[in-house]
This record gives sequence, structure tokens and C-alpha cells, in this order.
Amino acid sequence: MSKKRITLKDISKELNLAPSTISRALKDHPGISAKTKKIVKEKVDELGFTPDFIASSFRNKKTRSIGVIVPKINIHFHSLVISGIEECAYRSGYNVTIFQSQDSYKREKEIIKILHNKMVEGIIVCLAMETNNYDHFKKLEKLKVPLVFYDRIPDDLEVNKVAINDFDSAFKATEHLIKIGCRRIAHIAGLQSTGIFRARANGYLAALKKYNLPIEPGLLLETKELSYAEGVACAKNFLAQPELPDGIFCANDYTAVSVVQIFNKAHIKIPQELAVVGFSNYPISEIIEPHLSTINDRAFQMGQSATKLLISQIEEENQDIIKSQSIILKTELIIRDSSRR
Amino acid sequence: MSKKRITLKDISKELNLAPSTISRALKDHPGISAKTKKIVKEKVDELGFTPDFIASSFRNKKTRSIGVIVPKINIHFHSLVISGIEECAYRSGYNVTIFQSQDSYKREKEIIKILHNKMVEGIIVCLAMETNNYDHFKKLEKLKVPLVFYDRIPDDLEVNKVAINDFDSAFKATEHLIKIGCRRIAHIAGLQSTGIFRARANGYLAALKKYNLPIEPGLLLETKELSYAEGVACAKNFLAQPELPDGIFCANDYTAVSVVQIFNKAHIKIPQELAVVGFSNYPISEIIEPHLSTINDRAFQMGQSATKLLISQIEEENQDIIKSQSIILKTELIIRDSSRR
DNA sequence: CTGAAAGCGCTTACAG
DNA sequence: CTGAAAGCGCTTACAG
Repeated sequence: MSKKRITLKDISKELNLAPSTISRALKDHPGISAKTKKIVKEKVDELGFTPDFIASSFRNKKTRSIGVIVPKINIHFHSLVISGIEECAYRSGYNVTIFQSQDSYKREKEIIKILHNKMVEGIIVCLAMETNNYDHFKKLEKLKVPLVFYDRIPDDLEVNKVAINDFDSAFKATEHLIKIGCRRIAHIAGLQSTGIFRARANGYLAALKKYNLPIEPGLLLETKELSYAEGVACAKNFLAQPELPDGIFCANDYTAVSVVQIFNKAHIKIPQELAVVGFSNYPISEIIEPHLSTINDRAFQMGQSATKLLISQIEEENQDIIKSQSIILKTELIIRDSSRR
Repeated sequence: MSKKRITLKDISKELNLAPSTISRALKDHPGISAKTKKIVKEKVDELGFTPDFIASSFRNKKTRSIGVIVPKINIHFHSLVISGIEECAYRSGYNVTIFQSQDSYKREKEIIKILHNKMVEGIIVCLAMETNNYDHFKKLEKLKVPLVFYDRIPDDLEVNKVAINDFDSAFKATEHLIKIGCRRIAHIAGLQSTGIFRARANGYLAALKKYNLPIEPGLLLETKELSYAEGVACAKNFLAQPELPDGIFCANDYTAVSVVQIFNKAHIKIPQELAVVGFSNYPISEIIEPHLSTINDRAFQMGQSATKLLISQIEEENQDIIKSQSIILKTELIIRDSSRR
């Protein structure tokens, strides 16, 4: 499609040297004289030659490219993870090819099939919501394609993974509410069939238990996707209860924002009468009034760690001794006005 | 790295057929008997063969892969555009390799160099903030690498581009404020050396002119990056003026949100005493109270259109007759409570 | 309808 | 320090 590319052979003809010499000179191969290297590099610059990357990928069986499968790119958390992936990959000389599963199991399988065609040297995945069969990943493992999961991770599979400790984070958040004096603490939870949301709910429950606070089923509401609208519904549910909660820990920031707004409208003072903690440290948490206490979930670092881990596996010489690694990132409780008393 | 891949040759040996026959059978080539196709396909399924994509890319000089350069992935607008790009590319059988320029001219040039190595068949770009020299793109054009720009576009270059009409959109927004009765309308503008922000400011000015409203320099404030914090500063500036504005059109939603919050705190009623319109339809515009009127800037469609345009250029047989195309997407003024009287 | 052969542009083991 | 040769796994023009 473009006009004819310049090849190694063209350079070799121009200089009366073998193509192999040109190739080596360009790679600073030790067994080539400095003089030869110099004239080769000059000619290459003059003609604007760049080696054909596909040809050399083909020859080397190395594409220096990694695949990433996310549910949706336009979710802030994932866009931050991708940003961390790209940043780390770029510095290491890899490119990032990106796919959206749209939370569909079928599409995830299709993508795996495409990626398996060896265009990538390794894959980073956040599972689709629908996925609960992992055979497509097991196939990849057999072919020794390095694989790293982040955030949503296959339940009981020995895999490389990067995650935060959702249980601990939820425990910390709930404990914080207890320590500032809350005694009737509610939780807006994500879908309990998803591991991370179950862990957050369990962390909440564990904190209540540790401080001998009663556990009331009516104060733990499960949502399907932690949407703003679902948060509004939960907040109204709490408001309608005979005794109001004095603290709410929400499994994400969107639902926490709805709680803040609905209770504001009901003239219940935040944080004096109701303290609120969210989860994820979305940009909105610093904009809503009062600013929202939340858990920094380290999305950018998650992308970086996943990439580092993946690349280390790709470049590991002895593929046989590789063990699956699990990286747990430390989260941080950010205390802002919504829970500052 | 993986165990030995199965190749065409392996299949051909198993079936006592020539590799060329296998290759053709798999592509449903007309000159192969249905019977042969059937046995080939069965064997291929049995052995789990998939053709080596790199080898065929190398042979065909086609990677079916497009490159995308965005300033930063974790900006909502860009993540939406990328989402549109991925969606459209996936349906057309292309993959998307993504790079962040981090708004650096130097890095943008490096990326172009990497991409030029022919790993991609075409490129979609949103210029880095710093970029005002386009030589690196001109080089690509000479090599006939299809190129499409979106959002931030080289000033006076004949290129393929997808954008919205910023002037018209700003005009519409300002006109809306005038029609609901505002007479002292301010504008929080983006950096005026950037084309799109200049166009928005000009649209604002044109609307004032058309309706014979006075143009007061003190009511047009330029910011560097339309950040939330800059919005706060502008809002305070307006509040300190002897006569307050009764309408503000902001060049993005973040600054509009700051205006809403600062004026709320000063007990100025929105929309009764001050009407506000933002730009971009960020998720926060539907969360902040009162909900924000804004311009839907069609980010997802922008990604889709850019991809369609790029692919049409890639697949155009006769590369010589290609003219650069310019697609302008229609924006939509979304009226919400912040400007509903 | 099928096969033999050449070649895409590199890289590397081998030879000198 | 340099070169000749083989080959990565496909595809396609040519021949039959």
C-alpha cells in the first residue's frame, strides 16, 4: 500500500556488504567493526530505513506486544488500570492491544481465540461479569501463554493475579466509622456472587463483630451493579426504616454519592448525623459536598504491577519453573468531610 | 515459548495434501472441492490448528491492526472515544493498539516512529497539547499510512478528521441562556491557543453579538486546563465583581460543577439567579445538584466514525484517488435543571 | 480441482 | 570481522 519499503537487502547492495552484516551492525553486535557499524548507520539514516517489525517478529517469534481484556474501557477504574498498563509497557518496549469483553462470556472467548493466534506474548485480563467457566483460560495456560488477572479473578484457579485486599479495606472503612462513634452502620453491597463484593461485605460484617455491634440484615442491602440509581433506592430504603443508620459504608463511590445526596435532601446532616464512606476514590468523591471519605483502590498501580508481573513471566528464560504469583496491593483509607467528626 | 505450534505443513502431512491446498481449503477458496474442504476442516478442528497470524501478516503485508494515540487514557472523554474505536474495529476484524502521548510532543514523535514500523495499517490520533509541529505526521502521509485525527486536529493541514462543531455548540449553549432570559453571560474558556477552545469562545461571543448583548472582557476568563480548581477560581472571580453574571457558559463540565458549588455556597439560586451550562456531558453532570445542562459531545460516536473512516481508507483499493475527509458530528444541547426556568 | 515452487524480510548457526 | 545459506509459516502465481 505504501511505496516500496527499503529493506536490509537494499542497504547491503548500496554498501557492498552482506545483509547479515547490516543486520548485525544495527544491533551493535560485538563481532562487527566500529568502522562498519558507522558506515552502516550513516547509510541507514540517509535512506531512512527502519527494519520491518513484522518480518523480525515472524523470525524471532516475538511481537513485544501484550493483550489486555477489560469489561469496558469507559469505566474510570479500568481506564486508570489501562493507563498504568500502557505506561509500564511503553517503558519496557511493549505495546498494548486492547479489547473490551463488554462483560460478555461469549465475547471474552472470541477474544481469547484471537489473542491465542500468537499476536501477543502475554495477556492481562479482568474477567467479564458473566464468566464463571474458565476453560478458555486453561487452554492458554497449557500453551504456556503468560496470563495475569486483575480485579475480577477466577475463583479457585492457580493463576497470576493482582488485586487489593477487599476484605481488609472494607474492614478498615467500617472500623473507621465505628471509631468516630457510629453504632448503627449500614452497608450498600455489590453483587454477592462476585468475589470482591462478597469480600467487602464480609469485611464490613467482621468489623461489626469485632466491636460487638449487632448485625441487622435490614442494614445490608445488595445491589446488582452498584449504580447511582440503585444507591438512591438503597438510601430511600434506609430513610424509611424506623431507626436510621448513623453510618453507611458503600461498596463504591457512586452509591455513596447517592446516599449523600438523598440524606442531604432529607435534611440529615453529614457527617454529624450520618457518616459515609465510599470505595474507589473516584474523581467525584473530591467534588461532591461534603467530600467523600473513600478507599484508594490503586487502579493505576494495579495496571503497572500486572504489567511488570506479566513481562517478568514473558522474559523468564526457564518457562518450567514459573509459579503463579499473587500480588496484593495495599489500599489506603482517605478520610474526608463525609466522615470527619 | 509455548510447545511447538501446529503448522499448515503438519496438517498437510497428516492428510497427504499440499500445504497450498490446506491453505485454500481454510479460506473457502472456490477451486477446492467441498469434500476436500470438509476433511481439511475436520482435521484442523481435531488438531486444534489455527494459522499463525504473524506469518500470514508478514506474507500479506496486512496486520489488521490500527494504532491509536491519545493524550491520556484515563480522561473520560478519551476513554469513551477509545471504547467507540474498539467496538467498531472489533466488528470489522481489526485490533487496536493504544498509546498515550501524555500530552508530550517528544513522546508523540517516538510513538509515531514505533507505529511507522508497519505494525499497524492506519492510525487514529488526538494531538498532544504540546504539539504544534506536524512534520512527523507529514512523513507518515508521504508513506501513505492512513491517518485520522479527532478532537485536537492540526491547524492548517489537509487531513482526515472527525470533530464536533465547537463554534456552533457554544453558540447554541449561549443562545439557550439568552433565550431563558440571561443578559449578563460569562464564559469560562479553555486555553485559547487550542483550536477547539478558541472556537467555543468565539461561538459564545457570536451569540452575544447576534442578540446585541454587550461583550465585557471581565466576563470571559481563560483557564489553562479547565480544571475543577481553576473553575473554583473563576467562580470566585465572578462573585467578587460588582455586578454578578446571571448566566455562565463553561467550556467543560468540571468548571461548570465548580461554578454550581461556589454559587450554591454563596446562596445564589441556580437556575433562578444564575443559569449554568457546561460542555461534554460527563457523568457528573447528571449527579451534581442541580443537574447540569451541557453539550453532548458524542465521544463514543467520534471513536466509531474515526474508525470507519480509517478502515475505509485502509481498504480503499486505489490509494491514489483518496481525498482527505472531514466529518463533523452533530452535538446536542441537553437541558437540565441548572438552566431550566 | 490440486501441487510444486518461490518468496515475503529478517536472523542466526556455521564457516572461514 | 564478514559472508553464504537456510528457514521462520504462510500465500499465490503458475502449471497441469
